[in-house]
Amino acid sequence: MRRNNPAGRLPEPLNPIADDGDETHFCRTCAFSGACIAEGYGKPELLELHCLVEHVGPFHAGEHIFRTGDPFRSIFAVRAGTVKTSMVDPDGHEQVLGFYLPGEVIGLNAIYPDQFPCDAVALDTAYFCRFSFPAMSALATRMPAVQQRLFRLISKELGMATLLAGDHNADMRMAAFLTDLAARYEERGFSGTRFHLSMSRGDIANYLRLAAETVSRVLSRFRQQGLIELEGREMLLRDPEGLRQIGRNLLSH
Amino acid sequence: MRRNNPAGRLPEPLNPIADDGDETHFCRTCAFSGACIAEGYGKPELLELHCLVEHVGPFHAGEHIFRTGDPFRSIFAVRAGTVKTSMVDPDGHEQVLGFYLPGEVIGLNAIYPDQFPCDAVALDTAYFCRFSFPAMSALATRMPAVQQRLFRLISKELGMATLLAGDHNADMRMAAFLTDLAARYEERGFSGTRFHLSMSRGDIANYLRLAAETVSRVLSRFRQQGLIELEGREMLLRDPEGLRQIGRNLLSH
DNA sequence: CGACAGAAATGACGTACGTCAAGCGCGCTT
DNA sequence: AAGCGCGCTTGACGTACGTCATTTCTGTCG
Repeated sequence: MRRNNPAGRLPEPLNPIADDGDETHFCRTCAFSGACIAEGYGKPELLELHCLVEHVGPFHAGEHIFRTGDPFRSIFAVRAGTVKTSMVDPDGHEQVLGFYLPGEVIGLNAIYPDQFPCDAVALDTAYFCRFSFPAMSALATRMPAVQQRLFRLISKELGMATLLAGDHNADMRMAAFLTDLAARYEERGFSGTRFHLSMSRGDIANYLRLAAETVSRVLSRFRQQGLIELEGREMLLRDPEGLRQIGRNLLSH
Repeated sequence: MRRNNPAGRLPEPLNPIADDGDETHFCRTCAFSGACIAEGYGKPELLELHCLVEHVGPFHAGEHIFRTGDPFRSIFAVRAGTVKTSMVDPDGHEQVLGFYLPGEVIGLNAIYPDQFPCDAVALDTAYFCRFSFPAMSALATRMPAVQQRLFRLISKELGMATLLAGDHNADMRMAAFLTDLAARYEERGFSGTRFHLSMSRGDIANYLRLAAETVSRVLSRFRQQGLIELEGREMLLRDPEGLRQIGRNLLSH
Protein backbone atom coordinates (compact mmCIF):
# COMPACT_ATOMS: atom_id res chain seq x y z
CA MET A 1 0.00 0.00 0.00
CA ARG A 2 2.90 2.35 0.50
CA ARG A 3 3.44 2.43 -3.24
CA ASN A 4 -0.06 3.73 -3.95
CA ASN A 5 -0.66 7.42 -4.10
CA PRO A 6 -1.89 8.76 -0.81
CA ALA A 7 -5.50 9.95 -1.05
CA GLY A 8 -5.80 13.43 -2.52
CA ARG A 9 -2.43 13.33 -4.26
CA LEU A 10 -2.12 13.43 -8.00
CA PRO A 11 0.26 10.98 -9.65
CA GLU A 12 3.45 12.39 -11.11
CA PRO A 13 3.10 13.38 -14.76
CA LEU A 14 5.74 12.47 -17.29
CA ASN A 15 8.34 15.13 -17.81
CA PRO A 16 7.80 16.50 -21.32
CA ILE A 17 10.86 15.93 -23.45
CA ALA A 18 11.15 15.92 -27.21
CA ASP A 19 14.80 15.07 -27.46
CA ASP A 20 14.87 12.19 -29.88
CA GLY A 21 16.71 13.79 -32.78
CA ASP A 22 20.12 12.85 -34.11
CA GLU A 23 22.46 14.02 -36.86
CA THR A 24 20.15 13.06 -39.69
CA HIS A 25 16.66 13.15 -38.17
CA PHE A 26 14.72 15.91 -36.51
CA CYS A 27 13.14 15.41 -33.14
CA ARG A 28 9.78 13.74 -33.64
CA THR A 29 7.87 16.69 -32.22
CA CYS A 30 9.91 19.46 -33.83
CA ALA A 31 8.01 22.24 -35.58
CA PHE A 32 10.25 21.73 -38.61
CA SER A 33 9.79 18.01 -38.95
CA GLY A 34 6.69 18.66 -41.04
CA ALA A 35 8.80 20.43 -43.63
CA CYS A 36 11.06 17.41 -43.84
CA ILE A 37 8.23 14.99 -44.29
CA ALA A 38 6.79 17.17 -47.04
CA GLU A 39 10.08 17.24 -48.89
CA GLY A 40 11.16 13.66 -48.24
CA TYR A 41 13.84 13.08 -45.68
CA GLY A 42 16.53 12.13 -48.16
CA LYS A 43 17.05 15.50 -49.81
CA PRO A 44 20.54 16.92 -49.55
CA GLU A 45 19.11 20.30 -48.58
CA LEU A 46 17.67 18.82 -45.41
CA LEU A 47 21.07 17.53 -44.46
CA GLU A 48 22.19 21.11 -44.83
CA LEU A 49 19.44 22.19 -42.47
CA HIS A 50 20.81 19.70 -39.99
CA CYS A 51 24.26 21.13 -40.42
CA LEU A 52 23.06 24.59 -39.53
CA VAL A 53 21.41 23.37 -36.35
CA GLU A 54 23.32 23.76 -33.14
CA HIS A 55 22.20 21.99 -29.99
CA VAL A 56 22.37 24.34 -27.01
CA GLY A 57 21.62 23.90 -23.35
CA PRO A 58 21.02 23.08 -20.66
CA PHE A 59 19.59 26.37 -19.46
CA HIS A 60 18.39 26.26 -15.88
CA ALA A 61 15.25 27.83 -14.45
CA GLY A 62 15.57 31.60 -14.55
CA GLU A 63 18.38 31.71 -17.13
CA HIS A 64 17.97 33.82 -20.26
CA ILE A 65 18.06 32.27 -23.73
CA PHE A 66 18.10 35.77 -25.20
CA ARG A 67 17.42 39.28 -23.99
CA THR A 68 15.60 42.31 -25.37
CA GLY A 69 17.83 44.14 -27.82
CA ASP A 70 20.08 41.19 -28.62
CA PRO A 71 20.81 41.16 -32.35
CA PHE A 72 18.59 38.72 -34.18
CA ARG A 73 20.61 35.91 -35.67
CA SER A 74 18.83 32.70 -34.74
CA ILE A 75 15.51 31.16 -33.92
CA PHE A 76 15.25 28.42 -31.31
CA ALA A 77 13.22 25.23 -31.23
CA VAL A 78 12.56 23.94 -27.73
CA ARG A 79 13.86 20.39 -27.33
CA ALA A 80 13.05 19.97 -23.66
CA GLY A 81 11.74 22.19 -20.88
CA THR A 82 9.54 25.27 -20.96
CA VAL A 83 10.23 28.91 -21.82
CA LYS A 84 8.42 32.14 -21.17
CA THR A 85 8.93 35.25 -23.27
CA SER A 86 8.26 38.70 -21.86
CA MET A 87 8.75 42.39 -22.50
CA VAL A 88 9.21 45.14 -19.97
CA ASP A 89 7.45 48.40 -20.77
CA PRO A 90 9.02 51.84 -20.19
CA ASP A 91 7.57 51.89 -16.66
CA GLY A 92 9.35 48.66 -15.82
CA HIS A 93 6.25 46.45 -15.79
CA GLU A 94 6.77 42.95 -17.09
CA GLN A 95 4.45 41.63 -19.80
CA VAL A 96 4.46 37.89 -20.40
CA LEU A 97 3.98 37.23 -24.12
CA GLY A 98 3.86 33.46 -24.22
CA PHE A 99 4.91 30.07 -22.95
CA TYR A 100 6.69 27.60 -25.21
CA LEU A 101 6.66 23.82 -24.93
CA PRO A 102 8.94 21.18 -26.46
CA GLY A 103 8.67 21.25 -30.24
CA GLU A 104 7.71 24.92 -30.41
CA VAL A 105 9.75 27.78 -31.83
CA ILE A 106 10.79 31.05 -30.20
CA GLY A 107 12.31 34.16 -31.72
CA LEU A 108 10.06 34.66 -34.73
CA ASN A 109 8.87 38.05 -33.52
CA ALA A 110 12.45 39.33 -33.86
CA ILE A 111 12.44 39.20 -37.67
CA TYR A 112 10.86 42.56 -38.21
CA PRO A 113 12.78 44.72 -35.78
CA ASP A 114 15.88 42.59 -36.54
CA GLN A 115 16.57 42.34 -32.84
CA PHE A 116 14.82 40.45 -30.09
CA PRO A 117 11.89 42.54 -28.85
CA CYS A 118 11.53 40.45 -25.70
CA ASP A 119 13.37 38.32 -23.16
CA ALA A 120 13.21 34.54 -23.20
CA VAL A 121 13.66 32.82 -19.86
CA ALA A 122 13.78 29.11 -19.04
CA LEU A 123 11.10 28.08 -16.53
CA ASP A 124 12.79 24.75 -15.88
CA THR A 125 15.83 22.97 -17.29
CA ALA A 126 15.64 23.51 -21.04
CA TYR A 127 17.47 22.45 -24.19
CA PHE A 128 17.22 23.93 -27.66
CA CYS A 129 18.05 23.58 -31.29
CA ARG A 130 19.44 26.84 -32.55
CA PHE A 131 18.87 27.60 -36.25
CA SER A 132 20.82 30.38 -37.90
CA PHE A 133 18.14 32.57 -39.41
CA PRO A 134 20.11 33.89 -42.39
CA ALA A 135 21.06 30.30 -43.28
CA MET A 136 17.49 29.20 -42.78
CA SER A 137 16.03 31.88 -44.99
CA ALA A 138 18.63 31.10 -47.63
CA LEU A 139 17.53 27.49 -47.44
CA ALA A 140 13.91 28.60 -47.61
CA THR A 141 14.80 30.26 -50.88
CA ARG A 142 15.63 26.86 -52.35
CA MET A 143 13.04 24.80 -50.51
CA PRO A 144 9.46 25.98 -50.77
CA ALA A 145 8.35 23.69 -47.95
CA VAL A 146 10.76 25.35 -45.53
CA GLN A 147 9.59 28.79 -46.60
CA GLN A 148 5.99 27.69 -46.24
CA ARG A 149 6.76 26.33 -42.79
CA LEU A 150 8.25 29.62 -41.69
CA PHE A 151 5.36 31.67 -43.04
CA ARG A 152 2.92 29.42 -41.27
CA LEU A 153 4.77 29.46 -37.97
CA ILE A 154 4.80 33.25 -37.90
CA SER A 155 1.23 33.52 -39.06
CA LYS A 156 0.14 31.05 -36.39
CA GLU A 157 1.84 33.12 -33.72
CA LEU A 158 -0.01 36.13 -35.06
CA GLY A 159 -3.29 34.27 -34.62
CA MET A 160 -2.45 33.48 -30.99
CA ALA A 161 -1.59 37.07 -30.16
CA THR A 162 -4.82 38.24 -31.74
CA LEU A 163 -6.94 35.96 -29.61
CA LEU A 164 -5.31 37.14 -26.42
CA ALA A 165 -6.04 40.72 -27.39
CA GLY A 166 -9.80 40.28 -27.14
CA ASP A 167 -11.69 41.49 -24.08
CA HIS A 168 -12.88 38.46 -22.21
CA ASN A 169 -13.60 37.82 -18.57
CA ALA A 170 -11.28 35.99 -16.23
CA ASP A 171 -13.09 32.63 -16.48
CA MET A 172 -12.95 32.59 -20.26
CA ARG A 173 -9.30 33.53 -20.35
CA MET A 174 -8.33 30.89 -17.83
CA ALA A 175 -10.40 28.14 -19.46
CA ALA A 176 -8.98 28.99 -22.87
CA PHE A 177 -5.46 29.01 -21.47
CA LEU A 178 -5.84 25.54 -19.99
CA THR A 179 -7.53 24.16 -23.10
CA ASP A 180 -4.83 25.58 -25.34
CA LEU A 181 -2.06 24.23 -23.15
CA ALA A 182 -3.69 20.81 -23.10
CA ALA A 183 -4.08 20.78 -26.89
CA ARG A 184 -0.45 21.73 -27.38
CA TYR A 185 0.77 19.00 -25.03
CA GLU A 186 -1.41 16.47 -26.76
CA GLU A 187 -0.26 17.60 -30.21
CA ARG A 188 3.29 16.82 -29.16
CA GLY A 189 2.44 13.39 -27.82
CA PHE A 190 2.14 14.20 -24.10
CA SER A 191 -0.94 13.84 -21.94
CA GLY A 192 -3.58 16.40 -22.76
CA THR A 193 -5.36 16.05 -19.43
CA ARG A 194 -2.58 15.75 -16.89
CA PHE A 195 0.40 18.03 -16.90
CA HIS A 196 2.72 20.14 -14.83
CA LEU A 197 2.37 23.93 -14.88
CA SER A 198 5.96 25.06 -15.19
CA MET A 199 5.00 28.67 -14.68
CA SER A 200 3.99 30.44 -11.46
CA ARG A 201 0.49 31.76 -10.85
CA GLY A 202 1.99 35.21 -11.21
CA ASP A 203 3.26 34.40 -14.70
CA ILE A 204 -0.09 32.95 -15.73
CA ALA A 205 -1.83 36.03 -14.38
CA ASN A 206 0.51 38.34 -16.21
CA TYR A 207 0.09 36.39 -19.45
CA LEU A 208 -3.70 36.53 -19.16
CA ARG A 209 -3.63 40.19 -18.10
CA LEU A 210 -5.18 39.44 -14.72
CA ALA A 211 -4.02 39.86 -11.13
CA ALA A 212 -2.41 36.84 -9.51
CA GLU A 213 -5.19 36.86 -6.91
CA THR A 214 -7.80 36.61 -9.65
CA VAL A 215 -6.02 33.58 -11.11
CA SER A 216 -6.07 31.92 -7.70
CA ARG A 217 -9.75 32.61 -7.25
CA VAL A 218 -10.71 31.37 -10.72
CA LEU A 219 -8.71 28.18 -10.25
CA SER A 220 -10.34 27.61 -6.86
CA ARG A 221 -13.74 28.08 -8.42
CA PHE A 222 -12.93 25.69 -11.29
CA ARG A 223 -11.87 23.15 -8.68
CA GLN A 224 -15.11 23.56 -6.72
CA GLN A 225 -17.07 23.13 -9.92
CA GLY A 226 -15.28 19.88 -10.64
CA LEU A 227 -13.68 21.19 -13.83
CA ILE A 228 -10.13 20.54 -12.66
CA GLU A 229 -8.07 18.93 -9.95
CA LEU A 230 -5.08 20.93 -8.93
CA GLU A 231 -2.39 20.41 -6.35
CA GLY A 232 0.35 22.94 -6.40
CA ARG A 233 1.34 22.95 -10.03
CA GLU A 234 0.07 19.47 -10.93
CA MET A 235 -2.96 19.90 -13.12
CA LEU A 236 -5.61 17.36 -14.00
CA LEU A 237 -8.40 18.39 -16.36
CA ARG A 238 -11.52 16.59 -15.16
CA ASP A 239 -13.88 18.16 -17.67
CA PRO A 240 -11.90 19.29 -20.73
CA GLU A 241 -15.09 19.73 -22.75
CA GLY A 242 -16.57 21.97 -20.07
CA LEU A 243 -13.44 24.10 -20.08
CA ARG A 244 -13.45 24.29 -23.86
CA GLN A 245 -17.04 25.53 -23.74
CA ILE A 246 -16.22 28.26 -21.24
CA GLY A 247 -13.28 29.40 -23.32
CA ARG A 248 -14.75 28.79 -26.76
CA ASN A 249 -14.81 32.44 -27.78
CA LEU A 250 -11.06 32.53 -27.42
CA LEU A 251 -10.31 29.25 -29.15
CA SER A 252 -9.97 28.99 -32.89
CA HIS A 253 -10.56 25.22 -33.17
CA MET B 1 -14.27 86.42 -45.72
CA ARG B 2 -16.72 83.80 -46.87
CA ARG B 3 -13.80 81.71 -48.12
CA ASN B 4 -12.13 81.51 -44.73
CA ASN B 5 -13.05 78.73 -42.39
CA PRO B 6 -15.72 79.78 -39.96
CA ALA B 7 -14.41 80.03 -36.42
CA GLY B 8 -14.23 76.66 -34.70
CA ARG B 9 -14.18 74.64 -37.94
CA LEU B 10 -11.20 72.58 -38.94
CA PRO B 11 -9.92 72.85 -42.49
CA GLU B 12 -10.53 69.89 -44.78
CA PRO B 13 -7.69 67.37 -44.71
CA LEU B 14 -6.34 65.88 -47.92
CA ASN B 15 -7.92 62.63 -48.89
CA PRO B 16 -5.23 59.94 -48.46
CA ILE B 17 -4.53 58.25 -51.78
CA ALA B 18 -1.50 56.27 -52.80
CA ASP B 19 -2.49 55.51 -56.33
CA ASP B 20 0.51 56.51 -58.33
CA GLY B 21 1.62 53.15 -59.68
CA ASP B 22 1.65 52.02 -63.27
CA GLU B 23 2.57 48.88 -65.22
CA THR B 24 6.23 49.01 -64.35
CA HIS B 25 6.37 50.92 -61.07
CA PHE B 26 4.81 50.28 -57.71
CA CYS B 27 2.82 52.94 -55.95
CA ARG B 28 5.21 55.17 -54.08
CA THR B 29 3.82 54.25 -50.70
CA CYS B 30 3.34 50.53 -51.35
CA ALA B 31 4.62 48.11 -48.73
CA PHE B 32 6.39 46.19 -51.47
CA SER B 33 8.17 49.12 -53.04
CA GLY B 34 11.00 48.62 -50.56
CA ALA B 35 11.68 45.17 -51.96
CA CYS B 36 11.94 46.66 -55.42
CA ILE B 37 14.33 49.35 -54.40
CA ALA B 38 16.49 46.76 -52.68
CA GLU B 39 16.65 44.61 -55.77
CA GLY B 40 16.91 47.38 -58.33
CA TYR B 41 13.87 48.21 -60.35
CA GLY B 42 15.14 46.77 -63.58
CA LYS B 43 15.13 43.09 -62.67
CA PRO B 44 12.94 40.88 -64.82
CA GLU B 45 11.53 39.21 -61.71
CA LEU B 46 10.00 42.48 -60.61
CA LEU B 47 8.21 42.78 -63.91
CA GLU B 48 6.82 39.36 -63.09
CA LEU B 49 5.61 40.68 -59.77
CA HIS B 50 3.83 43.42 -61.64
CA CYS B 51 2.25 40.86 -63.90
CA LEU B 52 0.78 38.99 -60.97
CA VAL B 53 -0.75 42.14 -59.54
CA GLU B 54 -4.37 42.79 -60.29
CA HIS B 55 -5.93 46.16 -59.59
CA VAL B 56 -9.32 45.78 -57.94
CA GLY B 57 -11.95 48.20 -56.76
CA PRO B 58 -13.66 50.45 -56.12
CA PHE B 59 -15.20 48.97 -53.01
CA HIS B 60 -17.67 51.28 -51.32
CA ALA B 61 -18.12 51.88 -47.59
CA GLY B 62 -19.47 48.73 -45.99
CA GLU B 63 -18.52 46.35 -48.81
CA HIS B 64 -16.46 43.26 -48.06
CA ILE B 65 -13.07 42.69 -49.62
CA PHE B 66 -13.05 39.17 -48.19
CA ARG B 67 -15.01 37.24 -45.59
CA THR B 68 -14.15 34.80 -42.82
CA GLY B 69 -13.67 31.34 -44.27
CA ASP B 70 -12.91 32.47 -47.83
CA PRO B 71 -10.09 30.34 -49.22
CA PHE B 72 -6.76 32.11 -48.98
CA ARG B 73 -5.37 32.88 -52.40
CA SER B 74 -4.29 36.50 -52.35
CA ILE B 75 -3.06 39.30 -50.18
CA PHE B 76 -4.17 42.88 -50.79
CA ALA B 77 -2.27 46.14 -50.69
CA VAL B 78 -4.47 49.17 -50.07
CA ARG B 79 -4.10 51.71 -52.88
CA ALA B 80 -6.69 54.17 -51.63
CA GLY B 81 -9.25 54.31 -48.85
CA THR B 82 -9.34 52.60 -45.46
CA VAL B 83 -10.19 49.07 -44.37
CA LYS B 84 -11.11 47.48 -41.09
CA THR B 85 -10.66 43.80 -40.39
CA SER B 86 -12.77 42.02 -37.80
CA MET B 87 -13.73 38.60 -36.48
CA VAL B 88 -17.03 37.56 -34.95
CA ASP B 89 -16.75 35.20 -32.02
CA PRO B 90 -19.07 32.21 -31.48
CA ASP B 91 -21.44 34.45 -29.51
CA GLY B 92 -21.77 36.81 -32.45
CA HIS B 93 -19.72 39.66 -30.96
CA GLU B 94 -17.63 41.59 -33.42
CA GLN B 95 -13.92 42.08 -32.71
CA VAL B 96 -12.13 44.73 -34.72
CA LEU B 97 -8.58 43.54 -35.44
CA GLY B 98 -7.13 46.49 -37.24
CA PHE B 99 -7.43 49.45 -39.59
CA TYR B 100 -5.41 49.63 -42.79
CA LEU B 101 -4.32 52.74 -44.63
CA PRO B 102 -3.08 53.25 -48.17
CA GLY B 103 0.19 51.40 -48.70
CA GLU B 104 -0.56 48.75 -46.07
CA VAL B 105 -1.21 45.06 -46.63
CA ILE B 106 -4.16 42.93 -45.51
CA GLY B 107 -4.62 39.17 -45.51
CA LEU B 108 -1.32 38.05 -43.99
CA ASN B 109 -3.01 36.41 -41.03
CA ALA B 110 -4.67 33.96 -43.45
CA ILE B 111 -1.45 32.16 -44.30
CA TYR B 112 -1.50 29.77 -41.42
CA PRO B 113 -5.09 28.63 -41.42
CA ASP B 114 -5.01 28.85 -45.24
CA GLN B 115 -8.32 30.66 -45.19
CA PHE B 116 -9.22 34.15 -44.10
CA PRO B 117 -9.77 34.18 -40.33
CA CYS B 118 -11.53 37.55 -40.45
CA ASP B 119 -13.67 39.86 -42.53
CA ALA B 120 -12.25 42.88 -44.32
CA VAL B 121 -14.65 45.78 -44.87
CA ALA B 122 -14.08 49.05 -46.68
CA LEU B 123 -14.70 52.08 -44.45
CA ASP B 124 -14.79 54.44 -47.41
CA THR B 125 -14.26 54.07 -51.14
CA ALA B 126 -11.24 51.82 -51.47
CA TYR B 127 -8.98 50.41 -54.20
CA PHE B 128 -6.47 47.58 -53.94
CA CYS B 129 -3.66 45.73 -55.59
CA ARG B 130 -4.34 42.02 -55.36
CA PHE B 131 -1.27 39.74 -55.26
CA SER B 132 -1.69 36.03 -55.83
CA PHE B 133 -0.04 34.50 -52.78
CA PRO B 134 1.16 31.25 -54.39
CA ALA B 135 2.77 33.28 -57.17
CA MET B 136 4.23 35.66 -54.66
CA SER B 137 5.77 32.96 -52.53
CA ALA B 138 7.14 31.30 -55.65
CA LEU B 139 8.71 34.63 -56.52
CA ALA B 140 9.99 34.95 -52.97
CA THR B 141 11.79 31.69 -53.56
CA ARG B 142 13.84 33.33 -56.28
CA MET B 143 14.09 36.79 -54.77
CA PRO B 144 15.43 36.98 -51.24
CA ALA B 145 14.34 40.60 -50.88
CA VAL B 146 10.72 39.68 -51.54
CA GLN B 147 10.89 36.83 -49.05
CA GLN B 148 12.48 39.15 -46.53
CA ARG B 149 9.76 41.71 -47.11
CA LEU B 150 7.05 39.14 -46.50
CA PHE B 151 8.68 37.86 -43.32
CA ARG B 152 9.01 41.38 -42.04
CA LEU B 153 5.45 42.37 -42.89
CA ILE B 154 4.04 39.41 -40.98
CA SER B 155 6.44 39.85 -38.10
CA LYS B 156 5.51 43.54 -37.88
CA GLU B 157 1.83 42.67 -37.71
CA LEU B 158 2.69 40.27 -34.92
CA GLY B 159 4.35 43.10 -33.03
CA MET B 160 1.24 45.27 -33.37
CA ALA B 161 -1.08 42.55 -32.10
CA THR B 162 1.20 41.98 -29.13
CA LEU B 163 1.08 45.61 -28.07
CA LEU B 164 -2.69 45.71 -28.16
CA ALA B 165 -2.82 42.65 -25.95
CA GLY B 166 -1.31 44.44 -22.95
CA ASP B 167 -3.52 45.71 -20.15
CA HIS B 168 -3.55 49.45 -20.28
CA ASN B 169 -6.09 52.05 -19.26
CA ALA B 170 -8.38 53.86 -21.64
CA ASP B 171 -6.25 57.02 -21.87
CA MET B 172 -3.12 55.09 -22.79
CA ARG B 173 -4.90 53.01 -25.40
CA MET B 174 -6.49 56.05 -27.02
CA ALA B 175 -3.31 58.12 -27.00
CA ALA B 176 -1.34 55.23 -28.46
CA PHE B 177 -3.98 54.67 -31.11
CA LEU B 178 -3.85 58.28 -32.25
CA THR B 179 -0.06 58.40 -32.17
CA ASP B 180 0.21 55.21 -34.18
CA LEU B 181 -2.31 56.40 -36.75
CA ALA B 182 -0.48 59.70 -37.08
CA ALA B 183 2.86 57.94 -37.55
CA ARG B 184 1.45 55.67 -40.23
CA TYR B 185 -0.09 58.57 -42.14
CA GLU B 186 3.16 60.46 -41.93
CA GLU B 187 5.17 57.43 -43.05
CA ARG B 188 3.08 57.30 -46.21
CA GLY B 189 3.51 60.98 -46.93
CA PHE B 190 0.26 62.35 -45.51
CA SER B 191 -0.15 64.81 -42.67
CA GLY B 192 0.74 63.30 -39.33
CA THR B 193 -1.17 65.89 -37.33
CA ARG B 194 -4.37 66.44 -39.28
CA PHE B 195 -6.41 63.58 -40.65
CA HIS B 196 -9.86 62.16 -41.11
CA LEU B 197 -10.99 59.27 -38.90
CA SER B 198 -12.64 56.94 -41.40
CA MET B 199 -13.93 54.69 -38.65
CA SER B 200 -16.80 55.30 -36.25
CA ARG B 201 -16.31 55.79 -32.51
CA GLY B 202 -17.83 52.36 -32.10
CA ASP B 203 -15.16 50.78 -34.30
CA ILE B 204 -12.41 52.60 -32.44
CA ALA B 205 -13.89 51.45 -29.15
CA ASN B 206 -14.14 47.88 -30.32
CA TYR B 207 -10.58 47.93 -31.62
CA LEU B 208 -9.28 49.32 -28.32
CA ARG B 209 -11.47 46.93 -26.31
CA LEU B 210 -13.39 49.78 -24.69
CA ALA B 211 -17.03 50.85 -24.71
CA ALA B 212 -18.02 53.49 -27.26
CA GLU B 213 -19.03 55.77 -24.38
CA THR B 214 -15.57 55.50 -22.90
CA VAL B 215 -14.02 56.52 -26.20
CA SER B 216 -16.29 59.56 -26.32
CA ARG B 217 -15.37 60.53 -22.79
CA VAL B 218 -11.64 60.11 -23.32
CA LEU B 219 -11.73 62.16 -26.51
CA SER B 220 -13.70 64.90 -24.73
CA ARG B 221 -11.14 64.92 -21.97
CA PHE B 222 -8.23 65.07 -24.44
CA ARG B 223 -9.96 68.02 -26.07
CA GLN B 224 -10.41 69.84 -22.76
CA GLN B 225 -6.76 69.23 -21.99
CA GLY B 226 -5.76 70.80 -25.28
CA LEU B 227 -4.20 67.61 -26.62
CA ILE B 228 -6.43 67.45 -29.67
CA GLU B 229 -9.00 69.37 -31.66
CA LEU B 230 -11.82 67.26 -32.96
CA GLU B 231 -14.91 68.05 -34.95
CA GLY B 232 -16.91 65.05 -35.98
CA ARG B 233 -14.28 62.85 -37.53
CA GLU B 234 -11.79 65.57 -38.42
CA MET B 235 -8.83 65.20 -36.09
CA LEU B 236 -6.09 67.69 -35.34
CA LEU B 237 -3.32 66.66 -32.97
CA ARG B 238 -2.39 69.79 -31.01
CA ASP B 239 0.15 68.10 -28.78
CA PRO B 240 1.48 64.96 -30.49
CA GLU B 241 4.34 64.73 -28.03
CA GLY B 242 1.95 64.82 -25.07
CA LEU B 243 -0.09 62.03 -26.63
CA ARG B 244 3.01 59.97 -27.30
CA GLN B 245 3.98 60.33 -23.63
CA ILE B 246 0.58 59.15 -22.43
CA GLY B 247 0.70 56.16 -24.75
CA ARG B 248 4.41 55.44 -24.52
CA ASN B 249 4.01 52.05 -22.85
CA LEU B 250 2.11 50.83 -25.88
CA LEU B 251 4.41 52.29 -28.51
CA SER B 252 7.50 50.50 -29.66
CA HIS B 253 9.32 53.51 -31.11
C1' DC C 1 -37.64 72.95 -45.17
C1' DG C 2 -38.84 69.71 -41.73
C1' DA C 3 -38.72 64.78 -40.36
C1' DC C 4 -36.24 61.09 -39.37
C1' DA C 5 -32.29 57.77 -38.26
C1' DG C 6 -27.93 56.85 -36.83
C1' DA C 7 -23.77 58.63 -34.53
C1' DA C 8 -21.95 60.90 -30.72
C1' DA C 9 -21.94 63.11 -26.11
C1' DT C 10 -23.16 63.21 -21.37
C1' DG C 11 -24.93 61.63 -16.92
C1' DA C 12 -26.31 58.03 -13.31
C1' DC C 13 -25.37 53.71 -11.68
C1' DG C 14 -23.57 48.77 -11.41
C1' DT C 15 -19.84 45.37 -11.39
C1' DA C 16 -15.73 42.61 -12.50
C1' DC C 17 -11.51 42.78 -11.34
C1' DG C 18 -7.48 45.19 -9.09
C1' DT C 19 -5.35 46.47 -4.71
C1' DC C 20 -4.32 45.87 -0.01
C1' DA C 21 -3.71 42.96 3.80
C1' DA C 22 -3.51 38.80 6.52
C1' DG C 23 -2.73 33.93 6.91
C1' DC C 24 -1.07 29.41 5.32
C1' DG C 25 1.88 25.79 3.43
C1' DC C 26 6.09 24.20 1.43
C1' DG C 27 10.87 23.98 0.44
C1' DC C 28 15.50 26.01 1.66
C1' DT C 29 19.25 26.84 4.62
C1' DT C 30 21.79 26.39 8.89
C1' DA D 1 14.28 20.57 13.83
C1' DA D 2 13.81 25.33 13.85
C1' DG D 3 13.73 29.56 11.14
C1' DC D 4 13.08 31.98 7.13
C1' DG D 5 11.26 33.35 2.57
C1' DC D 6 8.37 32.88 -1.12
C1' DG D 7 4.43 31.33 -3.63
C1' DC D 8 -0.28 30.70 -3.05
C1' DT D 9 -4.89 31.42 -1.09
C1' DT D 10 -8.62 33.98 0.83
C1' DG D 11 -11.16 38.03 2.43
C1' DA D 12 -12.39 43.13 2.51
C1' DC D 13 -12.63 47.09 -0.07
C1' DG D 14 -11.89 50.52 -3.95
C1' DT D 15 -12.17 51.93 -8.75
C1' DA D 16 -11.99 52.12 -13.76
C1' DC D 17 -14.76 51.07 -16.97
C1' DG D 18 -19.16 48.92 -18.74
C1' DT D 19 -24.19 49.35 -19.05
C1' DC D 20 -28.31 51.81 -19.36
C1' DA D 21 -30.81 55.93 -20.36
C1' DT D 22 -31.38 60.56 -22.17
C1' DT D 23 -30.14 64.29 -24.96
C1' DT D 24 -27.82 66.50 -28.76
C1' DC D 25 -25.83 66.61 -33.11
C1' DT D 26 -25.26 65.36 -38.12
C1' DG D 27 -26.41 63.93 -42.43
C1' DT D 28 -30.12 62.10 -45.58
C1' DC D 29 -34.43 61.89 -47.88
C1' DG D 30 -38.91 63.07 -48.91
